[in-house]
Amino acid sequence: MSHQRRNAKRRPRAPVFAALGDETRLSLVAKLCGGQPYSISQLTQGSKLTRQAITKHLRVLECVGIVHSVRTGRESLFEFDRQPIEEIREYLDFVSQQWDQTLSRLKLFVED
Amino acid sequence: MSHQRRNAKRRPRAPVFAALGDETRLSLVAKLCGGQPYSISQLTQGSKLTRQAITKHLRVLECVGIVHSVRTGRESLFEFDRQPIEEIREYLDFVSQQWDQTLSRLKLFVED
DNA sequence: TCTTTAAGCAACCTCCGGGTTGCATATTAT
DNA sequence: ATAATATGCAACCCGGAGGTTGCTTAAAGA
Repeated sequence: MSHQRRNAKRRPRAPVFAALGDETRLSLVAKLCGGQPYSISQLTQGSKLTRQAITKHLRVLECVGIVHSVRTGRESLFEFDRQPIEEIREYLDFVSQQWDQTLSRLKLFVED
Repeated sequence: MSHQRRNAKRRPRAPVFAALGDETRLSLVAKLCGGQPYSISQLTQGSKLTRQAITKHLRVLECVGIVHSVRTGRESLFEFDRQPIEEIREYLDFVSQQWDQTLSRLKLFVED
């Protein structure tokens, strides 16, 4: 048995990292991971960018599943989704762990 | 006192995420975090890309501190550096934690 | 010494990411 | 009904990312 959930289509990780590789989008994530949903206009407030620019960034985040939008009346509310970030977090755990093992082996070798 | 190490200039996170936002570079990281240093030619082996392309990717990783190179003789060996990845890993921990608190509040609200 | 191998440098191409403006559409408020 | 607000859609611009080719330089091997 794999540790992977059944039927959980393995999302490629690079696009998720890429989606986070932009200051504007990082800010959006920071705001949204607080739990409260925000409309596009609200998210544009305080930014120097256009509403359309913000929209594009939100679509990028949405494409990799970091956020999703719900249309309510004339505004569409965006809210955070944990899963993709959780997945790359686990991947970084794995990388760090690999490196840890290397350090352990090195230490053993030196002490021995 | 901050939890930040003294004189540790706060590296912006977005560029580190961006550096990982590419399949080729993720592969390089995967290979290098195993602990063994590799030369450019070695890292090019098995890739469909040119040596120069791989070199460029390595420079990108080097710029954000994920790897560093040591020239030995006629070849330059690249090895993994843990710190930047560790930093963004902690940031993702923070994001997840924020979200956890939201869920907790929500649960309390529903149960109450 | 001569040849092979590893890498650096530079020019070039193509395509997409990030941003803008302009206009259309739908919903809410007056 | 009309005005104001929130968003969607499309065209467009520009710079840089990712990739290539061609040539040069430096080490190592024969």
